[in-house]
Amino acid sequence: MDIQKDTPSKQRILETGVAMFASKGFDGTGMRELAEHAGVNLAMINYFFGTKKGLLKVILDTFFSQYVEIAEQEFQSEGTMDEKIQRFIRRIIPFVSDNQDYLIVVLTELPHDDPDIIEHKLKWIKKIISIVQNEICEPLSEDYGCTITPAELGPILLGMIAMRFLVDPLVQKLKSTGQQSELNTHYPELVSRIFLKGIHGLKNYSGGVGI
Amino acid sequence: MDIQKDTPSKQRILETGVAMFASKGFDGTGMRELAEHAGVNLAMINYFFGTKKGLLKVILDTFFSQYVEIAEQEFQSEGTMDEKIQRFIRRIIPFVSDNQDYLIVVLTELPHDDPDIIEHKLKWIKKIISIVQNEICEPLSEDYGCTITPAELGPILLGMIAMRFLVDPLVQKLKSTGQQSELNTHYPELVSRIFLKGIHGLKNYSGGVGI
DNA sequence: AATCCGATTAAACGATTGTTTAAGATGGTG
DNA sequence: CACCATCTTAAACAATCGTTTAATCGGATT
Repeated sequence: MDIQKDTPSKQRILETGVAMFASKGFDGTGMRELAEHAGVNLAMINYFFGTKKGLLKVILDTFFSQYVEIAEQEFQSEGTMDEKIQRFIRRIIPFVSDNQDYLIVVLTELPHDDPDIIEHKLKWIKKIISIVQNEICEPLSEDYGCTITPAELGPILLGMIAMRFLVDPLVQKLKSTGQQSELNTHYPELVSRIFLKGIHGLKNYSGGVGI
Repeated sequence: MDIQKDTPSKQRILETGVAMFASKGFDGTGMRELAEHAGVNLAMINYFFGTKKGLLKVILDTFFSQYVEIAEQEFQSEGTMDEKIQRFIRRIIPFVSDNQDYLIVVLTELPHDDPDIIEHKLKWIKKIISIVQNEICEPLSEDYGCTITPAELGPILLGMIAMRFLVDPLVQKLKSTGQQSELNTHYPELVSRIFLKGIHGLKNYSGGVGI
């Protein structure tokens, strides 16, 4: 049984907001338009979220908190660095895939410089960079003696994981059928193998399991 | 000597538009605000570009055409696949770095579904996917027998190259000094080594040359 | 039955949106 | 000088923006 914490209207506003912000952009989505699609009165958005930006903050926090929790769980688990990275990628890609609209909103709003929202974003970025530093950069430095900053390696890993879903709305329009090629097991393996061993580590790779 | 093809006003509108769209978003930037920053009259934007969307189309085409040209040049050159990939990354990262605002506008507008602009974006996406298919996926298939679609591998490579610059405006706010760590030679080597050989191929990596 | 509180509504607020219009400045060409 | 195309301007257009207000609804509590 699900815990029905929020009002149905509030949930519908949130869900519809994520969907519309992803496809039309935050500033490109009008509140009347959003209210109509969500089936609620215009004033309800301000009633529940105070401000249009308030709704955006909730969206950002919702996505980032889950993202960071998955990262912390998998990197604080047992095993070698490779195993941790592989487990993280195996969990984060299905999560990102299930929350594609959240990801699109987060990534498209990332570079914008609204002072109110920058603080929110910085809080999470710091945490993610810290994890990359401790769990990947430092082990890499000890083993291989190469110094890479987490501000370099973090976006590389994030880009491998996430860019597909940012491009996906366009790629979908290229394919006649709206299929998605069984992303659940195949794609995470591809990403983790390339990140760990490069495309030359793909020998005998067929989308199967194992590394 | 530079060829002064466009009116100074038109160029200022374009440059200011890219800068403001990157930091405030396309829909978040008002035309009066843009005209004021560019030091031109409001009506000049419509005079030169017809429409606000017309200005965006020029920005997208300007970036994509240069991006595709670099890709075609480097992948149609002599050498092994590894050498081509390395040369491409070595050229595309400085280009993206020099045109960071263009990249941010392109990436943040990618997922949005404005019908007028989708056609423009699809035209370029097709071409890029085609290059990845012919130059990376097919050689990889012949050598290693692994079948990877360019719609998978393309975004992975693009993400490794570009995500850094999408996150950069936030990362800059973390660093007290506005430095950028000599991106010219060091970062392209990092990206190409990870893409080809993974992070385990970084042994003895110190930001130097060679692979 | 009376009270109370969160949810919902219609209406209006002032401000700003992108675009168009018509007039005027500008500089080279006949 | 007159002409023309290009560039520039101020003003106005209707439409939409995000937000606020005050009134009302519905159900649970006292």
